[in-house]
Amino acid sequence: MSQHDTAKNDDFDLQDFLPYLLNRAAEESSLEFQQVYKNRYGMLRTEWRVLFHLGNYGKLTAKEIGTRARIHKTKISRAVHRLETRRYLKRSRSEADRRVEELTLTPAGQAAYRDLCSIAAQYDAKLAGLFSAEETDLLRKMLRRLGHIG
Amino acid sequence: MSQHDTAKNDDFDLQDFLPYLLNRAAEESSLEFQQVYKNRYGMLRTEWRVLFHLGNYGKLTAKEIGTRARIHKTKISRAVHRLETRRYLKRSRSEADRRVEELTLTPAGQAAYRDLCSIAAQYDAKLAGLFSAEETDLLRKMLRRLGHIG
DNA sequence: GGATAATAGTTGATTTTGTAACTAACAAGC
DNA sequence: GCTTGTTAGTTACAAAATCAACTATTATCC
Repeated sequence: MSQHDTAKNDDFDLQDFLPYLLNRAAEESSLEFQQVYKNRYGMLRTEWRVLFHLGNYGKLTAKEIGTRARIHKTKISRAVHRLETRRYLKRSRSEADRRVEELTLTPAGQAAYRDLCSIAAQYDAKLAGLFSAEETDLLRKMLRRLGHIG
Repeated sequence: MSQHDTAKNDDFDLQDFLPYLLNRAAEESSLEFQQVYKNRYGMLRTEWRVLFHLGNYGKLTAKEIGTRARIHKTKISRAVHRLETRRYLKRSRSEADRRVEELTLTPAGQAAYRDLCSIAAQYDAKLAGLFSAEETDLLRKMLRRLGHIG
């Protein structure tokens, strides 16, 4: 059996494998926006996500952010620490349950959030512009389903 | 301005941000299949991708794999080393250009490739089954475009 | 109320990745 | 044929992700 016959195994092609396509599209689409929060605010992706959740939902605990965004608690813990060091958020022990920390953005954090949001919105529009409005709507719907969101 | 008003900034929601949706869907959809190549063959994602490309296209150089799959050469280098150590592939210096290494799968590598391919195909069918055939086709088309493939 | 289990979050050790500098081989210009 | 530049691939060091063990607090249950 030649190498080339092996290549024709099944009727399956990596180029069509959904997890592969999803990963490629995710990497590619994240790259450009990543430059913004990285260069402008020195943030990592997890930090941007934590910032976003706090900006979007207001006061949250680390646990809640982790559950909503499916981020592991150690990543959250380190992201919160860095965001706190850079004065983008502050934490305070909950009175009700002293294990819990309530996280909120500082004014600087809110400003960064607003700035990044507006850039994200622009960037999203640019990506969405590759397709018709109906197609983009369907894409988001399918991605939410695949990502178990909503 | 209250925390909650901040949340209503713009008409933009992270839940709809395409890079976020793409990343969530990519992570979620990769998880299950990842268990297979990880637990059954002790492979990392890059190794599975390298194996796949060699199985699918036959003899390739590290450079070619990197170009096709958009993987950085250091990642390829390490993946090739590990796959070689585990006897899934062998390399030989090109006669024509002695900088280049020609990579091919060993029989064990081909067996792993076939096994993983058939599981991948099944898994892909399962994901595709969430939607209609037309929807899935459109999804793949859009993802290829977003990932700059094809 | 005291032992046991569960939960929120942190820390440390190990693995994996990313960046930059490196070696070796080839190519081009003169 | 010898400098200069380019390309394939590796390696070293720093940054980040992962996993397991840890502290502190609360909940359960006898």
